Amino acid sequence: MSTRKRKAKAQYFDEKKRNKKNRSFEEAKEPSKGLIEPNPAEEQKYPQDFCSSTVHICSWNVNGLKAIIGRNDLQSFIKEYSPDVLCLTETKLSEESIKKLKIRHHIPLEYDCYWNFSKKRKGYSGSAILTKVKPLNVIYDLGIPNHDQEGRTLTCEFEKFYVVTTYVPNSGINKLERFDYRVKEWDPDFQDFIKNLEKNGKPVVLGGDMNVGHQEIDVHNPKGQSKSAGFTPQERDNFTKLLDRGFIDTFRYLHPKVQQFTFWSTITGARKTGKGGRLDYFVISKSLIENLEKAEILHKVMGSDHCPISVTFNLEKSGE
Amino acid sequence: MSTRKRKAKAQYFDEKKRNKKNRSFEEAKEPSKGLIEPNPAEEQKYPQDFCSSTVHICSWNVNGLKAIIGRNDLQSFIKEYSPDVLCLTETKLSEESIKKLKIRHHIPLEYDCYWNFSKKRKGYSGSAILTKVKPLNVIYDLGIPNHDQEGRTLTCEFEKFYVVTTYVPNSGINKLERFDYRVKEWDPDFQDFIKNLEKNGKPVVLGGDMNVGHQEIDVHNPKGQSKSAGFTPQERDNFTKLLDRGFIDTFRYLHPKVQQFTFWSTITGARKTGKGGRLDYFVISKSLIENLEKAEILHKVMGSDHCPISVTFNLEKSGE
DNA sequence: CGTTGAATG
DNA sequence: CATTGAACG
Repeated sequence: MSTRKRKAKAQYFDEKKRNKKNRSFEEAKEPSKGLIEPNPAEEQKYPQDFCSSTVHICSWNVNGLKAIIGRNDLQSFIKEYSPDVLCLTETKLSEESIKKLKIRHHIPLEYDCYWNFSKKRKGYSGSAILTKVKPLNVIYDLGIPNHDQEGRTLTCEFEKFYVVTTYVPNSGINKLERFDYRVKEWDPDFQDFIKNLEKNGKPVVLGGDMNVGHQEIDVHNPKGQSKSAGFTPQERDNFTKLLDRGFIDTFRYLHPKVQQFTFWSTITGARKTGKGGRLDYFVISKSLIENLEKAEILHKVMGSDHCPISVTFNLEKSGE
Repeated sequence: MSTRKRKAKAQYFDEKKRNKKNRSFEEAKEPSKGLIEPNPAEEQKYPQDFCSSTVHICSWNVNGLKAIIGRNDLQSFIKEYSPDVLCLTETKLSEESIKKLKIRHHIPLEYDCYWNFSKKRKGYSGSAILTKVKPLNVIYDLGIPNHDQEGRTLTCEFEKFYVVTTYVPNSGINKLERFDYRVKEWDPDFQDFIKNLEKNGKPVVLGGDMNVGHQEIDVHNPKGQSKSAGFTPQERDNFTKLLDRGFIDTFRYLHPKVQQFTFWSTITGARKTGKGGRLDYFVISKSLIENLEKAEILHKVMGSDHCPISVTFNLEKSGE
């Protein structure tokens, strides 16, 4: 587009913006189109277990739930994919904004919703799980005070497995100021956490933003990025260690040679040029391999600097 | 508009916003349409005095120069009114943003520009004077350290008069936390400042946001607002004191019974309902009365929560 | 409600 | 470049 044209367009949009600044925020106060406001008086009923033998789980780093709801992108996604369980990371919701924006009104009633949020810095980090089946139990964070200030982890226990979502701390895009914390403290402790869950006799389905491109194929420029957050050897090694402790990277397991990314930097406008990284994963306990049917990267879904990922299980395939 | 319709519209605009977020900011980096980038090598020449005997001066609280330029509203105003001198208040420009946004590129080259800005809190308060005639001298602030941290005042000395612009401190819209400072310190010291200018033998043209509705006619609900910032008896008394010290409220002088406002709260959406206040004034030394031709409130000009005001002098009418 | 800058990614 | 909350009016 020519500069001239862009300028004319800019003026046009600015004209609009003047009449409608932050309408999305305003709209967000009433339920999204076609949705019914929950009635606090009557508690919503959710099934005790998944209706079908096929279970479909998605995970999406939404880069701010407020914005993605204001643009109707989350609603569209749910309508189109209707996952049984949806993990959300980087929701950037504070306890206040969850209430004030009435976030719950924009999510279909068939979902039972759990929110975790940063207790320290408001509007930072945060995670959520939306599920059609009422979990037997919900665990917030890791149970380690040092890691539990930013609402990064949320766990739902179901009949046959755990679903864990996590938003792994970024090492720091400028000076890697949080690199040591991430690599030496968070990663090992988080791995211990999911290993401990397994000890209860149920496999783990972990979906989230692991903030690392595991192998060379998962990064668009492995050499040039080796000192950038998410692409350092130490971070990548830690992911290998995770798999070595008995877990499977579902997408890589089913598609050993496919290069597909889940994140593209907005700073560099990388989604246009395709220069991204695979930072979001569904990682599962080895014992679930026989049930794994599908693992996808939904790279066409827009609305965030990450795209959603998806995994499908067939629970009947197990030997029981 | 129905809720349904508004919702559909919101979605449409959100779609646009996704493609073009902050384009105005982006555009602001290159000169506005039809304007030429100043060449730092060759200093711009400005006339030494006003070309015509008629001098037209405007003042506008722009509520953020960045935004009003991004929407092209300041450029449109200048194009339509082309004042000889334009006072701007609440520019909210920091020293960095003046450079980074290349603000100067969006103002016609025929204007010589002077910027004052808050040294304390960035992006707060601030004032500017744009003039077609090169001033003999420019005075920043009042020369009183306690008042000089927020870039509220700017003075240009011309051959026959001073032009002073000021953005009087708001008393605090919630708890009047700055009421005492405003009423007991700023107002008296500011009045002393312009009285001192007069001692140099030149009259003063003061244009700016005085942050007070002087008389009942200048406020839409005098009783209900008597405890609100800008409408307290003390603030209104101080304006009377200013006039008692030898100054004229130009608009009221020429239009004794016209109720016209210059400000409407965005919080209450008051511009639609007409519930505003006259907070912006051109106040002049008594000796200039014979030259005063016109004083207007340009209430149709949009782009800020204030509208511009205007005053016109005929310099030939004086006895010299 | 609308503007600004700060922090973060 | 895009998101969030804070301060202010």
